[in-house]
Amino acid sequence: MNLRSVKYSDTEIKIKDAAKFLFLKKGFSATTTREIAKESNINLALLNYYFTSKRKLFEIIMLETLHDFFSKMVEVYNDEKTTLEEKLKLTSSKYIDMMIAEPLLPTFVVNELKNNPSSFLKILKGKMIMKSKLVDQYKHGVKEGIYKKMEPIHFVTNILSLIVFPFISSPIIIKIEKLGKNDFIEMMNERKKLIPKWIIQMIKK
Amino acid sequence: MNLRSVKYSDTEIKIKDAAKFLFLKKGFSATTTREIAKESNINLALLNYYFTSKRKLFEIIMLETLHDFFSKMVEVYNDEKTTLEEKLKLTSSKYIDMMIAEPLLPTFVVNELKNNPSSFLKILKGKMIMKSKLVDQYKHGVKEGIYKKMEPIHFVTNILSLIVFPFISSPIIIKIEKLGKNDFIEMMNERKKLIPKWIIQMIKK
DNA sequence: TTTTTTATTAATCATTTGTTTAATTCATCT
DNA sequence: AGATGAATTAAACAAATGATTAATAAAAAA
Repeated sequence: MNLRSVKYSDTEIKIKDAAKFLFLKKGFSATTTREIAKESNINLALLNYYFTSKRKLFEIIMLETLHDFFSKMVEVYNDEKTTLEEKLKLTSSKYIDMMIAEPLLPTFVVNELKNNPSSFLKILKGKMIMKSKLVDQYKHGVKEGIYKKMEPIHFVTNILSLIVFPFISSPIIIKIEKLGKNDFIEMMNERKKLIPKWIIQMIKK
Repeated sequence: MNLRSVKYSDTEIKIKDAAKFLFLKKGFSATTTREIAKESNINLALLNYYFTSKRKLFEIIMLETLHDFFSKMVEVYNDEKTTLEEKLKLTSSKYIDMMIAEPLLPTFVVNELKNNPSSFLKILKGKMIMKSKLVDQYKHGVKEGIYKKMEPIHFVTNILSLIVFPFISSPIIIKIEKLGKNDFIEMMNERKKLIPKWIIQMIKK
């Protein structure tokens, strides 16, 4: 039984999809309710009929989006079976695929957390990256003398930086390098293999 | 002779400063002309008297801000005297100081380039990072067999990622690690020394 | 000082925008 | 078929917002 299909009618889904598209592209303030109505082919009044207000609609979309985003982000981290190096490969590959599929996501997330940093506290429940298996394995590696010592926060930040930042700065990269969209995607696909190697080089003794 | 002091009157400067503060904090659409007037203690009509429209005012501020940002960014890259490793240290240190001083800048830049990616083409005139001395030195190092071969775009992207991304994601880092603002700044100051080392480890054979 | 230009102000205009209302259509149940 | 409640629509409302106007004050020029 799919939660969403029970909870939301066709019209509600149409509204939410259009609203999400516009909110991600232009942000909350720059998106008007009339635009959302037009984009989703519904009557303006239905927005308030189903979602009470533009702000409420936004909050629903934001929470769902952030939840999806961070859920996917954390899944890989806690796999009990894989080694640290395998996790790095999986993480890199999975996150890059995820952002290729939804390139507007990272910038949206970043903006939302700037405007409303506590809104994602509930979302991160039980998703403590810093207490993940990945960080655990790194710490053990340090104790065993395999890896160089570094604050785990730097370790995690570095992984995310190398993966996420290129997407956030993609307009700049595309201009500077005179790339097409496909060239950029190819570049990111290259990085799937490279980033794990780079991280290893950063921590290996 | 300071250009700005000649070009802009006191009132104009007051308006621009207030507008910049609000635009960086909340973005274009979420900022109202009345807010700008209040924040700068000027009459609402003076905004249009001096800057014609909210949009024009925004464009002036955006161009100046982007220009300042990228100018500072590129300065270090082209120093003829310093080695690659010195450049990495200087870059890391300078950029991090810059963003500690103006933490709203990177997210603003990222958003602007998403919404208006060609607006910064004029700004980047003669500021070709990819043709900088830094990239040149890296390429030479590869030829001499000192450095591993990698596409220069990855090399540059990695440096910027490790420096800039933590600032963009600072709200998340602060929440996850339960840091105060000063703790975060301390963490960034640590990275001034670490990032050059990490980059070297990534490229050194 | 008088005149002219520039700067500032309060009030107003015209649109836009989020939201609501009241009427109508549609679907469901008896 | 008829009644009931949900879904949809067009129209309107009220507040906010970017911009302008016309009057006044201040500064500069004569």
